[in-house]
Amino acid sequence: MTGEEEFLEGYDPGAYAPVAVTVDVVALTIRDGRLHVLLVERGGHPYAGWNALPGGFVQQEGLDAAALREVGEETGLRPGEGELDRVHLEQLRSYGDPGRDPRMRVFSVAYLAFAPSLPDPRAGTDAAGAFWMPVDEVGELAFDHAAILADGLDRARSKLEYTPLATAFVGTEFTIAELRAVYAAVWGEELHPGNFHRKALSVPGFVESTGETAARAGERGGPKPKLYRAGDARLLHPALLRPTREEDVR
Amino acid sequence: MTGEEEFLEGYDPGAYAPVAVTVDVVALTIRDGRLHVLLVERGGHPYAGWNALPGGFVQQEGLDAAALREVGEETGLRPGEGELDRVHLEQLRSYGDPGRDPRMRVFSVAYLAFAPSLPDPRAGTDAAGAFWMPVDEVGELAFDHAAILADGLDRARSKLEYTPLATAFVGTEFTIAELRAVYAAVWGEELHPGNFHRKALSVPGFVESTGETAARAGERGGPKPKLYRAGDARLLHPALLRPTREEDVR
DNA sequence: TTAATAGTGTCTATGAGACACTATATC
DNA sequence: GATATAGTGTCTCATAGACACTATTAA
Repeated sequence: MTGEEEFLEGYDPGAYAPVAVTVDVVALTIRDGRLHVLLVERGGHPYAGWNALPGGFVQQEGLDAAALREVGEETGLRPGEGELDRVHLEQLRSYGDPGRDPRMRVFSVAYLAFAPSLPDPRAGTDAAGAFWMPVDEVGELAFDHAAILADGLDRARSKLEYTPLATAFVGTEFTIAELRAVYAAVWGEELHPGNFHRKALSVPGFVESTGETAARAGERGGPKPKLYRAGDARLLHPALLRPTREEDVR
Repeated sequence: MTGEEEFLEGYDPGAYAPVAVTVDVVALTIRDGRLHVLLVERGGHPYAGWNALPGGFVQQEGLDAAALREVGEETGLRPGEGELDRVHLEQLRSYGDPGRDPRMRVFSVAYLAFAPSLPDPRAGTDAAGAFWMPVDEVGELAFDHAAILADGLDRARSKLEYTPLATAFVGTEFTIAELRAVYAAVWGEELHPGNFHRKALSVPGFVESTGETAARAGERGGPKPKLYRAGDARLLHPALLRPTREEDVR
């Protein structure tokens, strides 16, 4: 008998233990060449004073909408203001172990967000409690959020391989070196500049030239780099694979 | 303010509209060289008489456990009997649009299951209402289950590329031709026998030889094929990519 | 002037895919 | 014997990665 069929035999809302559904967001961005995640400090028990992923109840809205609302609330961005519209959001996975929240049964639908570099969440707003932290400095998190973050990082690293989502971390116009810095920050390893350059330009639809050149070169010299914008590809073919470590495979 | 923090200010279960959480399973298998999905016929309203994915309420258990329980109930298999243990289960994604169930807010965590060829669900058991149907004959489904099935098929096709999960569709010992038939059924296209054979053997940890040879060749002749079992790889490197269609990329 | 970077050229090893071929089995 | 299959050999083309090199810019 399916759950839906059970409804037909007279569903009594009070007959079941109450459950809640929340969304939690692993929002990633790159600042100063390092991968950061958006966190909030919890005010109350349990886990008072701990850091946690931003999240909240799903209201009368879809899951995607709830996740976007959470990102907006915690970053201080508003829909339609441009920057929030550039945030890439996708569902990560759901977590529902009994006991993951000590108070009641809470199911969390986790989302993964890729954002271009954003200002600090504004003081004096709802977002005042949120902040960006380098992912390699994140210690313990409330609830099972450390596991959610780890899953989000895995997904992000993998997504850079076969989708053009690295472009979600940079501005609308960017240099190949900026794009390479995204890969380096997310993967945690340097990439060969020459080979990366050729590869990025050779994958159809990954980037397209703006015809423009940056006004200045880097701080330590070099030619002025050309500017590109994101292309129309949804998948990278051939993929931009990271060096495979044997231990990942077995 | 996060959902968890709101709890602290005095959570009143009756203050929120009741929500339910179910699991729905896209269980796939291969019969007679064709990809099949496990369906149930709904007995009651809404969608009475429609086909639906098997699923039900999450009880006092984790999400994975709930999904495994549903698969067991609808296939008639029991934990520990062997066949159910060979079923590969992974979370697909969650669905929570308001209105996806006309009666109340229902969040569904969908799972994807890969099963070796199984007997028809046993008559006279809970599983009597379930049946395997070729995926290309599935018409409309109840609720948003058609979209869930489509997402599951996408995931399955993609998973065959970079994981050894094709081995979850065959017996513990199998021939390379059987493995190739899995790819052909899931991807919906024939593969070059010679190239597939060499590729399957060359990917480290994909398959390992049993040293045995099948007792009989195929019905239409040929040498007796060697038998293999699944290897210890969790990822295929290099991946076994399907031919790319340009329209998938843009 | 120094030093770093953008961008390109080239070489090699690897893998995908097309095609061909032999040996072996069933009907 | 006719025919299909298992398994292997070989050739070509595309790609990843190593390395080298030139031109250009900031400090």
